Amino acid sequence: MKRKENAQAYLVMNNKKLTIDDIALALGISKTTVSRAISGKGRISQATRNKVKEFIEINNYKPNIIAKSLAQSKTYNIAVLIPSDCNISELPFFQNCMYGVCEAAASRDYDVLVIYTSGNETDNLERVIINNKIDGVVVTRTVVDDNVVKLLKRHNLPFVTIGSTNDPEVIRIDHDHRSACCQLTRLLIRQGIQKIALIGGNNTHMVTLNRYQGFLDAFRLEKLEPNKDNIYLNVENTSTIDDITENLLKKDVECILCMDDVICSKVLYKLQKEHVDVPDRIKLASFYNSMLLANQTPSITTLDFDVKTLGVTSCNILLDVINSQEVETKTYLDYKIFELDSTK
Amino acid sequence: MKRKENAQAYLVMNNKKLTIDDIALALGISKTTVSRAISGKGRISQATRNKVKEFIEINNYKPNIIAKSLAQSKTYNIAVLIPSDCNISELPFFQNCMYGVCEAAASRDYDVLVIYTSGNETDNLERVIINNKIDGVVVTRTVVDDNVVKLLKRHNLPFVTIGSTNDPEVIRIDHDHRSACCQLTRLLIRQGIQKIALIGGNNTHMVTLNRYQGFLDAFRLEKLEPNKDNIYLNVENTSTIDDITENLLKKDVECILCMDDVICSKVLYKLQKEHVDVPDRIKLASFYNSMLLANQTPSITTLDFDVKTLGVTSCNILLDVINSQEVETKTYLDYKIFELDSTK
DNA sequence: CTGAAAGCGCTTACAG
DNA sequence: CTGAAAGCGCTTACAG
Repeated sequence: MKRKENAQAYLVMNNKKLTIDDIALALGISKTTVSRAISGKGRISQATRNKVKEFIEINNYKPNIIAKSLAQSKTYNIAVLIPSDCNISELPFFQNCMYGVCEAAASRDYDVLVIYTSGNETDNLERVIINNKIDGVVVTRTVVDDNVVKLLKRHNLPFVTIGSTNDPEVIRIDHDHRSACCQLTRLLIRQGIQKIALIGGNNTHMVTLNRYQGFLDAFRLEKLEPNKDNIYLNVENTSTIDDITENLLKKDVECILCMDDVICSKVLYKLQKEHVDVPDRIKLASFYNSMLLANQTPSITTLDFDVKTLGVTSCNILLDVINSQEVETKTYLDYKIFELDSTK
Repeated sequence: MKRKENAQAYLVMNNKKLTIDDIALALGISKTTVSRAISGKGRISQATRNKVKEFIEINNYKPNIIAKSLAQSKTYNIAVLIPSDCNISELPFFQNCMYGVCEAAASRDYDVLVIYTSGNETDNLERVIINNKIDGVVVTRTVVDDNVVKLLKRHNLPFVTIGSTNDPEVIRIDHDHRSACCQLTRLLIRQGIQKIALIGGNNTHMVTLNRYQGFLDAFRLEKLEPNKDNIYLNVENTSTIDDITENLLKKDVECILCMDDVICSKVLYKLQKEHVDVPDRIKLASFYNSMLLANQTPSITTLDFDVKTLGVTSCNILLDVINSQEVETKTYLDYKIFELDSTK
């Protein structure tokens, strides 16, 4: 009873933010003890712990993270890296990743710094590292021979990558794009579709290469040869896609596989413009589902990855690394195949 | 010469991060002086300042921002708020804003925390405020009767909004959507187009209301009455847009004005599907240009706003506020009108 | 122009 | 189980 009154009194006479010293003073104990009660580290009696917890509750005490940071050499911040050279179509992926990362971070009382990097431009990241503002990094895209990965290793900072790397030490979280694309391709082949074309994006991105490998795997496993002339990588703009689509129509390809929804929606747009019926005249499928193709007629066969969960998982694994827990080097998340009208 | 040798020697014998104490010791001066040389605050001789600067340069000293934060009660972080309920089509806007904010922040040695909020869910923001992790906030969307704005005022934290608010005290940076939409509408009216339909999004967003007002202004200034039956707000999904488009065709509307590119591209998609010619049969224009409509045939008449610059400007103004400089309460940025094939 | 000292609000050996 | 004290790496009155 007495205690509660003190607490209230304290609150009234002081309008600044409460510190650990204030609590110690009000409760007649040392600040060491208060600190222990809060952190749970070291021996402390249940009674005093409760006393402190109660006071904190009543007075709505919040520790100053900055002071904690300085004392512990931790920041309780992580960074999420967004490629500054990503095009508008890739945005939803990174946005969803980031959303997942932020959610997971918040629930563990970490905050998230956004940093834009591109292959050669890593200054922003380096500045933040040198300024000691982060405890770890989520890399949302990996490229071949990744500068960012090198930088992070050099600075010895915990990090995880979304997407594969050639470096086996790197902790990575991903969907198994290779096996997913292999599966989808096999599914089509087994329907009797053999003249399949492939259109993909930037081939310095690991994910593009993985999807491509999966495509090849499928043919190998089905003991077939893909027609290399119908494989187009590094396709980034609309007019190129239009040309490719026209060519593929002339060549009487049976199905166009697109590495992502943006390519797919552009192909679809072109086909509709030319009044080419999908799936009767030509079939169409996408290796990545971003909701861009939702509500489309015909409904498009596609692989579905839960990108937000990818972000959540990556963040959780990173925080485990930061807090010196054992983690798996490689984590693959589940995916789904939506077999819909466009390949029927 | 001697000094440089010491500097080098120092570097060799110590592999931990340099502190201000190390510099003071190495240079035989007090750390107060070192601090002053770095910050430029207080009197200090040019000679000692140079000495310190040189040492810092050679040894690549970087101050510990966390310690600085604690001493100054500053964090050198700002937050950028992203609506967690924004749909895929609004992403490019927020992403570009954020990109601009990050760029401006980095160039002034601030970092950017991403925080997702929605109208009622402001917990994430509150947590960060209470944890003292930010010096200010960029609000990237304002809604009617904004909870976020209230929260920020209550906590007395510097902030700016991108987009208007009803609160005249709030510092805001924006394009003048009202006048922009008014101009574009008048342009059409003066071409003799009078039966104009309007399709817009969420009408709790200030930007939607502003654009709508601009549309009305145009008619008022041209001494005409808009047909209220052809005005659709709160339109968010594809099938609704399809229905509306069909209706408008039946009603022989001359032009459809869309509040943003996503709506516009859906309308266009529907029109193409129905083989309705633009601009011969019906004209089409958009109030916002996100590159989504780039490379479209016909080219679409639209308003063009430089969103990244909006982010840069907002961040700079916020940082000015944080550093107690005078700023304008209201900043309007320029925009462009692209009058293209879709309204010819 | 320069320095000794206190302070920012925590944590953490060390001693009891 | 608890506390006094030093420390994290800066800044900033205050005194000279």
